[in-house]
Amino acid sequence: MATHGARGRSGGRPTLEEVAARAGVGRGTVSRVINGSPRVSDATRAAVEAAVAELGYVPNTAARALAANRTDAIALVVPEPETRFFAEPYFSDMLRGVGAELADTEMQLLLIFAGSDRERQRLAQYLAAHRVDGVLLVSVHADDPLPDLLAQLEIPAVISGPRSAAETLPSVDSDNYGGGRSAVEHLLAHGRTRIAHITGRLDVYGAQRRVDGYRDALRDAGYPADERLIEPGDFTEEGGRRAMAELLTRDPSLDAVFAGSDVMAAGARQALREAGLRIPEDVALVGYDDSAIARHMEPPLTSVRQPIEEMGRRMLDLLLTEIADRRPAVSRGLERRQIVLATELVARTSS
Amino acid sequence: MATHGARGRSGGRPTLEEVAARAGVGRGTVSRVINGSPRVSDATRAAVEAAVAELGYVPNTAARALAANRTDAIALVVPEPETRFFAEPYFSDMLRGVGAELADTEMQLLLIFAGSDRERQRLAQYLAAHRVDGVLLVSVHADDPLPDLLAQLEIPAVISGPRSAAETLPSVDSDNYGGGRSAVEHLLAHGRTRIAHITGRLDVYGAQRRVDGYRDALRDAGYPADERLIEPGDFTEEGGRRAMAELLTRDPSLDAVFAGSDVMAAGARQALREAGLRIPEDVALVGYDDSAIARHMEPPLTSVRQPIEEMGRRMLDLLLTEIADRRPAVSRGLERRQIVLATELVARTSS
DNA sequence: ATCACCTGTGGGAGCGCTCCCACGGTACCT
DNA sequence: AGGTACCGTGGGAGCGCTCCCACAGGTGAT
Repeated sequence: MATHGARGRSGGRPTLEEVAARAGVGRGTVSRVINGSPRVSDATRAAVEAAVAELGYVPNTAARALAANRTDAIALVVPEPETRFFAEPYFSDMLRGVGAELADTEMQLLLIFAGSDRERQRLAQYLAAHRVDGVLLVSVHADDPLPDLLAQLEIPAVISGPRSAAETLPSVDSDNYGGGRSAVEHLLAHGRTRIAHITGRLDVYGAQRRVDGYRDALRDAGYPADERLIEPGDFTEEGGRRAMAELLTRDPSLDAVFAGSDVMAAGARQALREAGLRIPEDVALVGYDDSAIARHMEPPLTSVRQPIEEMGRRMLDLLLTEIADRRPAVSRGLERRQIVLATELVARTSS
Repeated sequence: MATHGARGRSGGRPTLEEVAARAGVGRGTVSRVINGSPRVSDATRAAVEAAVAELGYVPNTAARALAANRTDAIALVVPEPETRFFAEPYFSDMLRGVGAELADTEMQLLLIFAGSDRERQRLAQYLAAHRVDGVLLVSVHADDPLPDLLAQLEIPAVISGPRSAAETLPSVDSDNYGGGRSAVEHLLAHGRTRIAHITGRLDVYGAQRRVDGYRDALRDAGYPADERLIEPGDFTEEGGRRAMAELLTRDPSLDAVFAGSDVMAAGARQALREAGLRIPEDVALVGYDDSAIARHMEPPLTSVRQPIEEMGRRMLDLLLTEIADRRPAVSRGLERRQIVLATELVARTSS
């Protein structure tokens, strides 16, 4: 009932202390209620909650972060320039999955691009300052130093595609090998035998695995892979166009193309058109990702679907587990930290 | 030289205190160096900088935020669902402008979507917790409660398009009225007189202004506007298609269309094609934004260019000024807080 | 020589939390 | 009766900074 009761010194946001005074309890108790600790009696809890509501109390994140040494924020790091982020449905789908899963949480998501050297510099600084509790790393190339930096700083991280078969970080991926196989098997089943492949960037492990699937499927069907039918792309539309043009001049007898992404398939389609070839009559076309592009292409594109949104969700799950595990020095579980999800071929009219 | 000299208690990140000890100065002095205060002698500064480098010191953001009551972060709030964000080049261009300008700063940018009620709920909570120093508000509709919430919480904010002629918040906009005029004048100059208009969402002030420009340009040329040639769209491609189809059934004699955005122009183009009409022979088409879509359309789309990236940059400038002004109770400058940038018609083959 | 006034510096106080130890109370054993 | 155990609770200490006051020493006016 002293002067410092009611609303605290004018204007300012109410503090824990003020809520405690209002509810007639101690600071510790309010903290327990705020953080959902079970060791509070129902009556006390109710009183505190009432005080919180009356005062419009909102915890001060900075104070909490300082005292508890956590930020309640995680970062989605895209080691690509912004333009590619927006051009590539893969990223936005992933973001959607992560965002959806995060909505149930108190966590905040930060989107960070690290395409240029300058941006990477900033990112390193940012991570060194421990401004996030964990990192989701999307689309990492083989020689990227980021994972090591994270390990060194002891920041929990999950990677979207392992960098190699020996990946040490927790990861979520789709079955790229199986996806590559299924694309080729589908084309073979439709009577195509001269099947070309436009690969993704080969410093991305998943792209390599798709090539492996492609090769093995052909070999198993008795068509030893013809290296001249494999042309590297870079996941961009222009790269796909260029690769397709190259393939056509190199071997005009091809009757099908498996592109390592829908975006590249769109580029390939353009090159095929320019060459006066019909899809699928002259050349069958299969993409990868089953993004919106595939559905809207003309003709609609057969594509290998990966559950990108689900991958995002699973990544977040893994990361939250990592973070939680690290907090008390609890038994680091030995569960699977490398998740692989199945792909599925979606047949449309381009093949 | 005491035991607590060197690296602090094993492992943990070094603190200000440790840097001070290492450099043989006081805490305050290190703080001054870190924050670039001029009231430090060159020798001392050098000593501190050396200590910082040796220890690999990085300031603790949480502690700083708590003590100084600022976060060094701002939010770019998009009151739309994620999907629209990715579908609309406007947003990514804006983001690019802001990001570019921000690179010179220590500030962190957060991207926040507030399309669904749930997301808005979270956002309100987030803002109430004062987790950002300021907010960039993009694409606000007339009845949006967000600006008022921000005002109430006394959080500096800048809006991308004023909500009305009486907007109180600082804002950056392009000259929508002039842009609308120039589109129509261009079409008139090319001999078109039955000019239809597909508007943007009319609860967006800028869209209204484009309509005003359209009307006035026609009137000034002696063609009193025919309300039947004005059809509301919603900034989406499908909306543009639908509006165009509607216009065509209503008045098949039209010979030109001014669409309130490139995305809607793309939809209109589709409807025109379906109706067997040629662009520009039968119907001339003009868009708005001059986004990548315009350049890639077939035929390339004449469009009213707005300098979106620059708008982003200017918004950030304004916001940073707002934030700086609010810190010490300095003379709140009376400079212009409503910036309007010129548009420019980019003529291509669609008109 | 005195005073006023700078400049550069050290360090106390305090930001609003969480963590944890201590304490009174009740319940159940021996 | 005393002992042990476990609730629910209060509040001290401390997280790593910034802010600001105090102070030493130098400079120039009086």
